[in-house]
Amino acid sequence: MRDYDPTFVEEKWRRKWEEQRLHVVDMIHAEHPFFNLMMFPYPSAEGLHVGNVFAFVGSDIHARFKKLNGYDVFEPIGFDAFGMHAENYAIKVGKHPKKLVAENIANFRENQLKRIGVMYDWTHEVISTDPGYYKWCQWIFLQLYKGGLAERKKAPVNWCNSCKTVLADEQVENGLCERCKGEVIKKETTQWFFLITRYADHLLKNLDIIDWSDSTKKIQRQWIGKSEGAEIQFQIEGAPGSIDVFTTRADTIFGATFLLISPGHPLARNTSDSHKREVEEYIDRAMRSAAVKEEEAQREKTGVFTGRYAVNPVNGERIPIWVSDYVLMGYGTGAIMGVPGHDERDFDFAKTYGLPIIEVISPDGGSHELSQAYTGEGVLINSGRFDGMTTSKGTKAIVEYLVAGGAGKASVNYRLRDWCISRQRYWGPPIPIVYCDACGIVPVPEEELPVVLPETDDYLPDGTEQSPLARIDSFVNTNCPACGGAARRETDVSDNFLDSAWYFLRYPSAHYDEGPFEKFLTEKWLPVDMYIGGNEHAVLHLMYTRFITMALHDLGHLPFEEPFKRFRAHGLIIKDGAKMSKSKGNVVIPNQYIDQYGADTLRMYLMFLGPYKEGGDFRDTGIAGIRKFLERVWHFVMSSVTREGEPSRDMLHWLHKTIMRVTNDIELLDYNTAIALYMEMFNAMKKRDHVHADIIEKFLIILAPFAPHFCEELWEYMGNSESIFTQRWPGYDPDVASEKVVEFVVQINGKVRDKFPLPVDTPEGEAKKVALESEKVKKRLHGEQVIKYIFVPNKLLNIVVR
RNA sequence: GCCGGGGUGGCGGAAUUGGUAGACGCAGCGGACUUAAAAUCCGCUGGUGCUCAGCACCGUGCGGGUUCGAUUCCCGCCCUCGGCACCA
Repeated sequence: MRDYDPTFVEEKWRRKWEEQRLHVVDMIHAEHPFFNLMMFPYPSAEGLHVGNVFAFVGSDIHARFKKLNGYDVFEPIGFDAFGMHAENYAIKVGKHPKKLVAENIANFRENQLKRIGVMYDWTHEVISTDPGYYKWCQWIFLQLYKGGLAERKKAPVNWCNSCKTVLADEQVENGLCERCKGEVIKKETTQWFFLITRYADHLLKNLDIIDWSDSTKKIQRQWIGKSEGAEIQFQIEGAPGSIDVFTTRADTIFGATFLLISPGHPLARNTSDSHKREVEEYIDRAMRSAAVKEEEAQREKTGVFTGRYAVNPVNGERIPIWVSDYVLMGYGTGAIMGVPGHDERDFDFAKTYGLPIIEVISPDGGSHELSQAYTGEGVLINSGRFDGMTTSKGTKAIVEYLVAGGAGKASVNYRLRDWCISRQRYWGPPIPIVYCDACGIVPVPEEELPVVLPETDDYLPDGTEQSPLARIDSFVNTNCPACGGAARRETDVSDNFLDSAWYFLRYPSAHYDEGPFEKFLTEKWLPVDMYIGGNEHAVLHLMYTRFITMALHDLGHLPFEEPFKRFRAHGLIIKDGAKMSKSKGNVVIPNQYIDQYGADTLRMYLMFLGPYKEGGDFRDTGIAGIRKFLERVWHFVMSSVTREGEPSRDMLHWLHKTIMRVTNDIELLDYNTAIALYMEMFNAMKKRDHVHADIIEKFLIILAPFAPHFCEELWEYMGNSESIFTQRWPGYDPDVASEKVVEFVVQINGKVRDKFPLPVDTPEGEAKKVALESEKVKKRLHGEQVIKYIFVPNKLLNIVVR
């Protein structure tokens, strides 16, 4: 009998699969297309770590399961190779990113991905740095530009001092750069934006109908941050015009004792002469200060009086107008009414500057001394004709009153900001725009795409707010596509997240060069049937990709508006208390485990570590246990299979029970419990001298998604010539799968006192009779008075005494 | 601070329309095989106590509650992970 040699087995089947093109789908004729997608990796220098393998294998198991269920599964892969992660590393090691990326991709593909038993269709590989790919990133930019969804505008943006570029809001975490963890400050500059805010409501509404992990949807909802309220006009006293404020608490308007405007507000410099200097100074200081960081969020409120007053539209009260930097220009109208009695921030501000505090919402209808802001609900007081109304009723009534008087309107605001896509870096697709003195902003004509990223060794960012491309005259200087005169190219490249916002659209059409995606293939294979990835991309990639898909739909390029029918977030692999990642320096490379135990063992071990959707701590104690399990199965198949007679009823029961449960678990991605079920069934088989081949073969089929090479080998050993993945997932008979005997429990006052086997569906009278004959029960019941019996069919009888 | 997820043996984790807590595995202990060891196989394995082939009590973060019965439901806390964080 030969021993299990994973290296031999895995190499053999990898070769066979490639020769037979088992993982290449007929994209045109497939009858049951199923697009099984995994987030494509960034090819780092360190290579894939076991956290990545955990994610990829979980997706691959699902794909293989679907294939066995009769689907034509398309499981592509590619590389997200542009962007600052690649470039920053290239700079660090002093190697050109182009060279580095090519090396890393080769390592990922040949030494790692091809060894973990994933059924990728390598004929549809997509690499984002390929001009044949990023050409279409530029095309998408042009479509959005033409559709009015890309705009060059001046705005306060996030600037990473270390990466020397601007960043999108989504790429700033706690005031730090998502990539390098360096400090991010606010800068007022002109950049290209994608107007994702136009889709805020649409993105939010569709969350109700898409089949995604709840956790992901919650994060997106919160990020979009819809808040419903009103815009209210306050006239400026003694001057024309008014200041609009946004509030969700119109019910508190009688408590407004001041008006605050952001330093960036157009009216911030509208001051009385005597206050001009002070206000100017304050604004200058505020504009120069760093972006709000965590520890600064709670900082002292500061502000300056403009010398001017506004008039409260509900009662004609004259209230001072102040400028303060805690009012954000980017949210609402950039101005608020200060209601210190019922807003904590306004309360702090009022305390600092000695402004009056009026209670207008009372929890009980009475009046109180306010030692802090009361932000809860209550009854309106000190609010004229609105007194006595509840918070919600008062809000409605006051807004109606203001609307009728032409001083307000209902309004909705979103937390979501437009997506800044300009990057002052080298390693990305150049933004396809030309600036002409005569014609202004001119898009590069589609037939001139791609605007090729020029080769240069001079690619270091210099912090001038200009991309390194600005230093390459031959790139910058061009002719205006409109008038033919001398013109200059846009030198910024686009955000890496634009590359990844549509890559899945390219997979089916990887070889198509008439457009980004071919119509027939797109309609046949998209949207993606199952997408699996990490939740860390909930507001980055997963938000951007929904936006791009919606925009392309509305611009007439796609027949659907949501990219992924289902999305499931996998858990994270933790090591030494932190997420496994290159930046944390705690990566574990899978290759050593593949060498020592084999890919099938590693696959199963990672899936057995903990729930796929939750992840868990990586440690390698126990990986040998999985290897032993496979070896036991191996030896059992080699020694104990019989083709004589019929499968035993007992084994059929085990098989059907296992198929039933495992099918359910895999559909839910509960891989850890599925593996436990295989082990249980095998433990039952192992107790026999022989098990019928029909049982073993089906066992191998259902195990195959987890240990594909291993199951192929044994399948072949049993005399089958076709790949096990050409088989069909076995069905089960619920009657055969169901238990015939249950362990019945007798409780007294809820405590287990005895248990014994009973045929399933034993009626209450029968069960009670058996229970009362039990010596243990008799002993307990001696001298007690039984009050009642509680019978739960097939479970228990609880005898309640005294 | 606000919003979510979670807290179960020595360890990873099972089990929740309220019904046998600890499946499966790791580690550990005992035994078989062996000159011996490794490997393999078999058995035991939540804690405490006792008159120890057995029996009793305790036990799912903490404190209460509802119930015949609570890991599961309710109230009040603690810890932890993730999201947001001057968003009006």
